[in-house]
Amino acid sequence: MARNDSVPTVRDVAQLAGVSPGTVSKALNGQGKLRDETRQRVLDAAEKLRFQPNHVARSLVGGRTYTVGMLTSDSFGRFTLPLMEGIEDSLGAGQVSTLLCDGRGDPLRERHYISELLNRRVDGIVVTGRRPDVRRSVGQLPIPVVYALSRSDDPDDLTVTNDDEQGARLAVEHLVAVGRGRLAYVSGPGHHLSTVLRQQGFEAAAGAAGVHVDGGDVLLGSWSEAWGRTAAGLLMRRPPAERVDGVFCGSDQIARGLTDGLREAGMQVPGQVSVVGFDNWDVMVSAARPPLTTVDPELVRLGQLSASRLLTAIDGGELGSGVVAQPCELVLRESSVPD
Amino acid sequence: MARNDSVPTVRDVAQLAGVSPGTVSKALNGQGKLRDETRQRVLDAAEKLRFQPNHVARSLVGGRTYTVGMLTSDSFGRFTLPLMEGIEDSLGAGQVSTLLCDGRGDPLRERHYISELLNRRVDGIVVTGRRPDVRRSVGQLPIPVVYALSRSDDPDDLTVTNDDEQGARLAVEHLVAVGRGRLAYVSGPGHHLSTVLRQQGFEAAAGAAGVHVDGGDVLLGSWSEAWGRTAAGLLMRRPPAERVDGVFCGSDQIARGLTDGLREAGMQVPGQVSVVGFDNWDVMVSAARPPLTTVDPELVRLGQLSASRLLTAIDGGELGSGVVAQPCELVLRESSVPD
DNA sequence: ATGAAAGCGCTAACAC
DNA sequence: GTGTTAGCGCTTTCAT
Repeated sequence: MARNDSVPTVRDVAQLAGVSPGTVSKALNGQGKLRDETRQRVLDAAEKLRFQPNHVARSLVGGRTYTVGMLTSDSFGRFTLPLMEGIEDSLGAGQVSTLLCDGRGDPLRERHYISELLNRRVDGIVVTGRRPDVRRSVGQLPIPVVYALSRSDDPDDLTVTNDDEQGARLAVEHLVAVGRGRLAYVSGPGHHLSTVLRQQGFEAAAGAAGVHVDGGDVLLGSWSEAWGRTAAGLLMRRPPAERVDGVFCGSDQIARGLTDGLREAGMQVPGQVSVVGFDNWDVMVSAARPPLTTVDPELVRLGQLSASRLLTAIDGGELGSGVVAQPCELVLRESSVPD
Repeated sequence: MARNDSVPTVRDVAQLAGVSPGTVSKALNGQGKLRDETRQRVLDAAEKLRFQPNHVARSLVGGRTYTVGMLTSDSFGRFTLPLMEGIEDSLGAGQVSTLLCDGRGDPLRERHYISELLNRRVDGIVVTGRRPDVRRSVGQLPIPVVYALSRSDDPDDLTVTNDDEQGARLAVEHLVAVGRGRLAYVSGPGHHLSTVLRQQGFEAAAGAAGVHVDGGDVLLGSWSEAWGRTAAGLLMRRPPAERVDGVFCGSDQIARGLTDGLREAGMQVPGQVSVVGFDNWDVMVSAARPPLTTVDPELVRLGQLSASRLLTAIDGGELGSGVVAQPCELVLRESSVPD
């Protein structure tokens, strides 16, 4: 049996259709003026040979690779995943593929990847980190770059992230709406930007609602369940008159730990205390007892938005700069609403 | 100020060094015979212009893109992440990049991606799923394909996965070693391959150790914490004479739920009951009280191995076929060892 | 030891 | 309308 291992090229199609390579290109790309009959003949030939245009050659002549690089500053984490999903959403629709680079937080490694991405002539780059915190800019590049979730320290760069401050306000407004009047904020390390922003939102919304909070109502620790349990103990140790009836937590892990701690201390959630988390991380949110009301930073949407901004810039549009903060959404479950 | 926006090419370097483009190529790639002095001159010129060879052009002439595709059958999940890390490990070292495709479990979408990857002339493909279960083969392709974690249903394909059966034996042998003699296996849905394989390992190791187990000692449900808590209730409901003193769980989530359930029922872990999980998922393992002893499927290593097998095949080596099952490792923590 | 020329597979400009 | 030509940026013979 005759073999024809090699992948067919335009010339093979041209030969089979009895036309020139240039004509094949036009027919396949719908360019120029072709007789319908000719175009059909080419299409048939291409079909018959299962011809698929070589993307590499196309990139070389076109100067565009229809590829974007994705650089994670930290290893792919729980936050990066939904982001990636959103990015793929936006890019996939435009036939753009994603080249993956895991910088692992090592600046040297990162620079290496950036240069590799440039050599590969990607059309643009999305830089993501695992937390909505500030990271070093990768600098001025000949292609557009957008930072997703974690912010660039260069105000000339464009960052797309979630609005932590607004998310916190959402939580507090909800707590107030369900009748809570003595609130606490239990969150992660004080040097994390998201901890600070959420605290600002917490305080602003509490003030606006006429709810008194003071320094003692803000408990900062780590992002762990263990800290949530510890914080529950601290809150319960207070004299009854000062006990809180609503807690906004900086993460679902903290909220879960806190909920466990409260329950084990004999407090009822949400009967006596309402708890609201942050992240809408299904694993935590649904395993908690009761399931957690939480603030959803909408990371998939964030990914979609950042990729679509990038695409606009690649197509010659304006990239913009500064921080674009997308609103969060409150997801209601049982931990916050007293019967 | 004179502008020179355009990225430098070999010709720019050649001109600056006063040689021909061909010579530049040789100098930069260490090919052919060049005078040291000439080579140095070229290197200097390249350095000065910050010349970086165009990867696309190189791919076109070389016929290799130094790119592999990664197709996840399901959205990127907790299992895919460490896998990706391992794959990046192996590929990054060989200057190979990863093109990401999320098939989202949709066969049509998957086929589209496969064809896209072929158009882009990737050198090979890694197919991953989120569970060590069986998935449909993507079929015969002109480039090597390796399945990581989830298995191909075609025995001619190569699958690299973890040895669930051996992992389960490890757990049981440990339970026996710490003096447990009445064991149960609490796991996920019975139609999952990993549930079945781990059960086989459980029964085999129990039999080998002379530990009696019967059908009542195998409790299958879902992969959730809630099921773990339920199972704890079921086990504690038994008459004291039939109570177990060691439980091997099919996942860390189940193990955590079970541990919580036992503790809340007044049983001491590991004092009265030893618990061993599966996955070594840090979030579960370290938040559990006490921290969980668990079987680690070593997914990063799995990723490394699958990528390195792929690279071998790309370089003309034999790909192999069938299922390669990597051993798991037992990670000791407090949930299993009585004081 | 180096330069000239051809070509990877495709598209775009210009002939006819 | 369609064919011809040139060229994207690089590597690789093949002369010299």
